[in-house]
Amino acid sequence: MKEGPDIAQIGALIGDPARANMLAALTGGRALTATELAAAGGITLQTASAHLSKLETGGLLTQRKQGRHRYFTLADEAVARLIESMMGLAASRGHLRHQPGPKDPALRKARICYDHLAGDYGVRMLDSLVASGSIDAIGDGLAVTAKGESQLQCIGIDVGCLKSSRRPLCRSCLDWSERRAHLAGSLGRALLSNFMEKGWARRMPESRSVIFSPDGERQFLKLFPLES
Amino acid sequence: MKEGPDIAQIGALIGDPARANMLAALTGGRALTATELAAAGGITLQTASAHLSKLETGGLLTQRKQGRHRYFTLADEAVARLIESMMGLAASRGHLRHQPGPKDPALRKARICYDHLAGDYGVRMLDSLVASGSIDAIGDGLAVTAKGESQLQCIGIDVGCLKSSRRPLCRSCLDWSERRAHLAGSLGRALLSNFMEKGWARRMPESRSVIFSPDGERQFLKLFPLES
DNA sequence: GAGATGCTTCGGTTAAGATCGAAGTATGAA
DNA sequence: TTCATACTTCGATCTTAACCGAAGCATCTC
Repeated sequence: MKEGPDIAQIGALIGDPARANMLAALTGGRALTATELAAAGGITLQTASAHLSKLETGGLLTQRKQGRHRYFTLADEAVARLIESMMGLAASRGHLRHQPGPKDPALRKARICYDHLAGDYGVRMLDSLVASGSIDAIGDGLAVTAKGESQLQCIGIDVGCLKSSRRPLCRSCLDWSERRAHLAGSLGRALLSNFMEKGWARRMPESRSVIFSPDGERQFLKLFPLES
Repeated sequence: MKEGPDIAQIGALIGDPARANMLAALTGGRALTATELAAAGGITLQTASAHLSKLETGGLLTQRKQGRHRYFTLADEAVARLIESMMGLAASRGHLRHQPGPKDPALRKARICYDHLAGDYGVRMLDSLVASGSIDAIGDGLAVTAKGESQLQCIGIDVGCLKSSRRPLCRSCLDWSERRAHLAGSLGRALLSNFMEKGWARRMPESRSVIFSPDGERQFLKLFPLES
């Protein structure tokens, strides 16, 4: 019965709590140093170093030396998707790491998922884009319509330019807190960075939370209204 | 940094080689007894029993007593999808459990993926359905067209009936051997069982391989032609 | 150069858990 | 009732690997 690829290796890599915490931290999309990841994993630097080299040879991480720092990132979007989908499964089975604390509501409201917006606001944005006819949805598949392309142009996003990249434009990503889809892909990334450039939202340091300014929140809710 | 669901638990469950083998065996879709799973994992019955109860309390498996047998199945399709996507990632990182053996080509040609057809033939079938306009594809999303509905009726599949179930009709599932999508969901299941009822194909015991009869293969290839 | 910072390697300890033998429980067959 | 089969529980062993202290290497600052 030795058939197919070896999932145990990958499972074991994710299966250690310290490594899982480091991977979850990297799901925030930022490149982090070994020292930062050691803190995220709650372990000393030596131990983290060993873990990181395992994760790298396992193909889940890539590193990039910059001066005396060593920055780690998830190897690619496929890894990020796997982590997120495991979070979804874990949440649905009730494997929670923590009792809902004060930080939790902010995280459920809006957070970074690799490089795009997730949480209540992420789900709302996609719902609104679909309802307004800017994005076509068939099952899990998403595509920008001609109408959507021109509307996104108004916000300041050049869809034609995004299309030329190798990365998929739209992708649906399952939200572990909302258990519904939000928008990933290069468009998801472009939208979030657009909000941050405009000063509508900013990232919290040391966390995946995304905080909207009062005015930014107003604009966002107006731009992406909900059907009632 | 204690945010979100605990992926380490699930990772650790999959991370043990014996458990991973048992889960992979269950990806074949059949309900298996503890004894069969012990063989699949290459361990004794006592050890398997301990593993199985862990997998069950972890929410990855469900069991059903029948006489003095105890049948185990993957808890739901979400688990099956996670396993398959981990296989995809593992394959793309070169984590292979075995040197390509004689059984391998058959497995790459056609195999069971939970309850639908995967491998070269599975990918071909979806490609052909899309090319003929029976299925619309946007990104990863799939939907049966009106034309497709009537064509499937001719084969003997009642799409309207499938639609009424809670399970999604079409879903794309990433093939680890082909690295392209094949058709899952209730329609994927219905198609495979249709082929088996007609005697076109049958399952190999103890394996995920699907073997086509000479005539069945001819019919299948005619029904799902490739663009050239 | 001297010193500080970021990270890796080495060595030894320790804890977790995978494993199996043996014995116990439940179900079915004779 | 008696025996066989399917599985679980208990107890003990043993391997794996996570962990940290200490020392070493590389890079930057001064």
